[in-house]
Amino acid sequence: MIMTQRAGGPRPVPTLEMVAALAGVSRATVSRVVNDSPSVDPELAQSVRKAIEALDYTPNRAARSLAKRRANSVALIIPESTSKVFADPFFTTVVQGIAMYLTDTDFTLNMVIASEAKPEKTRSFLLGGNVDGALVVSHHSGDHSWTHLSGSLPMVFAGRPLVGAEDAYYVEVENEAAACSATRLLTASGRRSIATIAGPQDMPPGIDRLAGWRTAVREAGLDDQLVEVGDFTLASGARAMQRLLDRGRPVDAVFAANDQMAAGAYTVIQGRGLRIPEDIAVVGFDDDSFATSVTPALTTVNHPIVELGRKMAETLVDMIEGRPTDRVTIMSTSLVLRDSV
Amino acid sequence: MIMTQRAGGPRPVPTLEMVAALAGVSRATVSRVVNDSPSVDPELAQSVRKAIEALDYTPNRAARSLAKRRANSVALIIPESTSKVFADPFFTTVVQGIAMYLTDTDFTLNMVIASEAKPEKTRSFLLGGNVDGALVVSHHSGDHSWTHLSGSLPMVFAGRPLVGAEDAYYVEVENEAAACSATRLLTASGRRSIATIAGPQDMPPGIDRLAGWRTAVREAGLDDQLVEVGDFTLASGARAMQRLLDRGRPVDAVFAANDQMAAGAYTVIQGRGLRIPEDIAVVGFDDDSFATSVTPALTTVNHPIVELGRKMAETLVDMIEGRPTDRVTIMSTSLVLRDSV
DNA sequence: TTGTATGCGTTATCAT
DNA sequence: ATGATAACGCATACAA
Repeated sequence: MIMTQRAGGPRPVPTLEMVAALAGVSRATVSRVVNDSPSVDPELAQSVRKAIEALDYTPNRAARSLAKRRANSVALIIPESTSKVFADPFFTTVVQGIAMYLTDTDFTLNMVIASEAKPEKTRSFLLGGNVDGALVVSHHSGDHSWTHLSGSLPMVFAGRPLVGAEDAYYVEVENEAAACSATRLLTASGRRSIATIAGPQDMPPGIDRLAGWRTAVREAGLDDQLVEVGDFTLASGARAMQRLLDRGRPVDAVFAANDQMAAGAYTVIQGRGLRIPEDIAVVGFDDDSFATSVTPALTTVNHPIVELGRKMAETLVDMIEGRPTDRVTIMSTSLVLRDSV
Repeated sequence: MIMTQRAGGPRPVPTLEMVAALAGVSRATVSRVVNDSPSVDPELAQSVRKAIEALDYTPNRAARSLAKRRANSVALIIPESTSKVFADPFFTTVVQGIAMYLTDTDFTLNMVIASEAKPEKTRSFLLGGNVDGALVVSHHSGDHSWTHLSGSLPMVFAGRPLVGAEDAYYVEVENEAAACSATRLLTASGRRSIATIAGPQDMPPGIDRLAGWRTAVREAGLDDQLVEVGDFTLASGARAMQRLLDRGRPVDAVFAANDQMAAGAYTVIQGRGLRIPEDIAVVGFDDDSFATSVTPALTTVNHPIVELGRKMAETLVDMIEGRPTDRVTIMSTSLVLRDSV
């Protein structure tokens, strides 16, 4: 019987020192090869690489961080109300983009869920040199209580922060313009009573999308008072739609500030025996999974969320590396026409 | 004007040494306090704690890891087909549970997306002492190519792995029993042509849920050939439903192996002018966001996914800490009755 | 109970 | 171009 695996427990993790010994060079040289320093003899470098390969050596992150005074990791700050946030396709998609970008760097992604009860814990973790930067995704949560750390730690936000936007780094979607275009779809098709289910008015996306809707209905000379606000959840969208319908005034179209609320609106519209789009046209915003899981499929605003996440990570890494980078980047959107209008 | 903040750039990160100096003790003592060692004078401990507070000291993770030869972090392995995985509410919810549990420990969550192109990279990262354990969530992806590392690194799987289940640690949902109960809902209400949209037959959830359905239809003396398989995506559910309807045989009920596929089925059922549940009753599995975003709301199987994630993390931490822990945990489910049956 | 000294695996500074 | 050697911040035998 041939033993293909050494007995005696798991093989010890190879160290730089072992590589040095095998290659017959000093640790310094191995280190140089690992960090591909230019000043190392090509031949020597080769033999070192061979030794690395042979031992399946991987640098110890902790030791490296300690020596370089650099964590090589970035934090993903998640507001405590996690249950909401994880149910939000926007959030998960941004994270996907972030994760994908970071995979190609040697930064590690640290998820830290920020307890609102003891913010100092999070604070000192972030400032304690455990991460080199932080990403904040709170699009639909409004939690921007971390903006003040921007001065002490590289930080990038998903969406313009409500306060401190003057010097914060962020990447954002062109909410207002897109909302306006989406609403124009409705005005252009002859709808005359165009309502909106707005997002919370203390969050930039909520504010901006409402503004976009208002611009469009006004320029069409229509009533701009048909607004009810929700909180971006499906249930709140349903309630808002109810209130809209209960006003007793005709409504023949509705622009929802996100797809989840649009889906909520669907349930009450169809629940009352009204047809989409014949009786009421509806358009959403985000083009997330809700848009296609609903019948009829929802016409909505698509924005490249994965790209947004990717860009956030890229910006952060650039900041950390000291490379120049844009403080704010605006992602453009597109209308995706389906069957709800 | 009172200066509340020192000028001269960011305050240097406080070290254990500085705390020791301020408290007038040795670094060893501070270290003991930090790791709350029992053998330290309560009074002294207090003054040390005061110093820690005053300096806002946080232990440097890298240094600590290096000294303890422990990363204090666990990896969350994500299959490369990330786009699919992030769109899967099951995945994100499990992650939520994991994150929530870890927040209360001092383990950090490392998201590593496993490139299938160069698995050695992931392998040596995992085995290189950079993490103390790994969590793999591939419920709907079937990627269990990491089972073989179980011997070298504490690992916990979400869902029974297809291979190596004999010694793998995992936490799983009682898929078969739940699928059976769900289907009985249909047989009990008098449906006679009960189809199923099954999941992939190379994934345990796909296999087990189909088995559960089969048990129920057989015990009711019904045809057990009305099965089409999908891949857990909405689109595949729609296609499967189409095939089912195109068989030319009447179908008055369908059990979908997950809610997304059920939602897909909705689109074609309603697209053909059939009513749910009058013409066709449908029941899903998972009770995710799709279940309530659809009209009529979907009757489905609820399982505590957050808890599943939490349990995974707990199991892994126990393994790492050397505490005894159950190798396999089965989470129980419940039926949630809504309007689709 | 407390302090001293050494090691953890790398990088960086300095000679050579 | 390469090799000693000293940090990096903390934990831990061991000594006191």
